[in-house]
Amino acid sequence: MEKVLVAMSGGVDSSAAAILLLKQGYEVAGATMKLGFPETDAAVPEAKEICEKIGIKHFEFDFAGEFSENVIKPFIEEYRAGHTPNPCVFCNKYLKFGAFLKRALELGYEKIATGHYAAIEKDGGYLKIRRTEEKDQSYVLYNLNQEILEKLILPVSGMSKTQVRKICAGEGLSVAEKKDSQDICFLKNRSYSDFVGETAPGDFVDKSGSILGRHGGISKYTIGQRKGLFISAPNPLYVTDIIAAENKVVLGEEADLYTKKFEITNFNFCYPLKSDIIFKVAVRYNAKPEEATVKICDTKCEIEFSQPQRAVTLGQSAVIYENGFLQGGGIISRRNL
RNA sequence: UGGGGCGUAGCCAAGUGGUAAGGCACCAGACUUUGACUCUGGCAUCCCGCUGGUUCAAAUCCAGCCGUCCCAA
Repeated sequence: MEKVLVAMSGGVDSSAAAILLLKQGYEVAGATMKLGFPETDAAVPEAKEICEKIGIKHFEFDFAGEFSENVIKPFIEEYRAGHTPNPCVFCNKYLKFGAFLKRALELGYEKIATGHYAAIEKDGGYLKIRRTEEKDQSYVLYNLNQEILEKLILPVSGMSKTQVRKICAGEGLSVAEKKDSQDICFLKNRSYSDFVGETAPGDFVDKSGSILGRHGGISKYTIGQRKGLFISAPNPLYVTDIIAAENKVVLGEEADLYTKKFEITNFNFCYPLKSDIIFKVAVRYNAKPEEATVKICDTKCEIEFSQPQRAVTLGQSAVIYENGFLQGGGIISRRNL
């Protein structure tokens, strides 16, 4: 009987994952990461209670230091640099599939499981993550590799949220009704500026450099943003660029948001990259993957869309799919090449 | 202090006698492990610079005033 440790967040998905594994006959235990914030650590007692109800052991891992170093710190630095980071990507890379996995193995577990919506399949000799139709979170999993995939189970793969809720309801868990989490976990009751701090106000300019108004600090904007600019114009204005060096935020029209070619760094491929084929690339969570070519150049990787895509944003992850499988991804580091 | 134009919600702006379009901004909700995008809804409490007049009825016509812009001196 394989021993599996489920990363429990106190939410519906990971709870259902644990229940499913139990039913499949695994020896299951749950563990929750303490990340050092009241908002995140509220999950610990919640997950513990769920584990008690379904009759499995529960561990508590104190990863506040790792979280602060690998998630919070880059989050702050990126925002202050005028980029838009996705902390979930780092949390998965360094915490769930880093520190958590390591600890699980140390405790004698052979595998770990999470409540991510994505499927693991064997294809062409490699373990691959396939996009799932109902709901898909493969976007945040691009930093996985073969070694990790061998030790990972994603039990809710291919299910709908409704099905997952029913599984929890079937065990009489009140978490079945719990609302989906939305914001970044550590920001539940706080504002961005509590973490990032205030960045200096500066000018909103148009693409020719004319001043359109004042912005409240570059950390408050992301490419493609329309809301919160407080500027009235004949047509909606969007943030088209953030020039950190000049503390300027460039505004333009919808049509100015499209980018064809960009560059990623810190990339990872879950399995070896095939060459000279057309991939599909998503540049934001929930963005539809679109046709593109991918070319590795040393420590960087150039991605060129067949058709320009909206709001390619520094700091966000570009995630590459090959034939429905998650090939890999990286952090967008240059745009409008 | 001669001539002309304009004054409609935070901004822009339709509407020239029949009882206030639209866009932007903003707000709310939906969606969403990124305060983004998107979608849906709301948004001038008899109100159209002010005051008075004409009319069954005016933001729309008339008069005066105030404000503002342009031209000429």
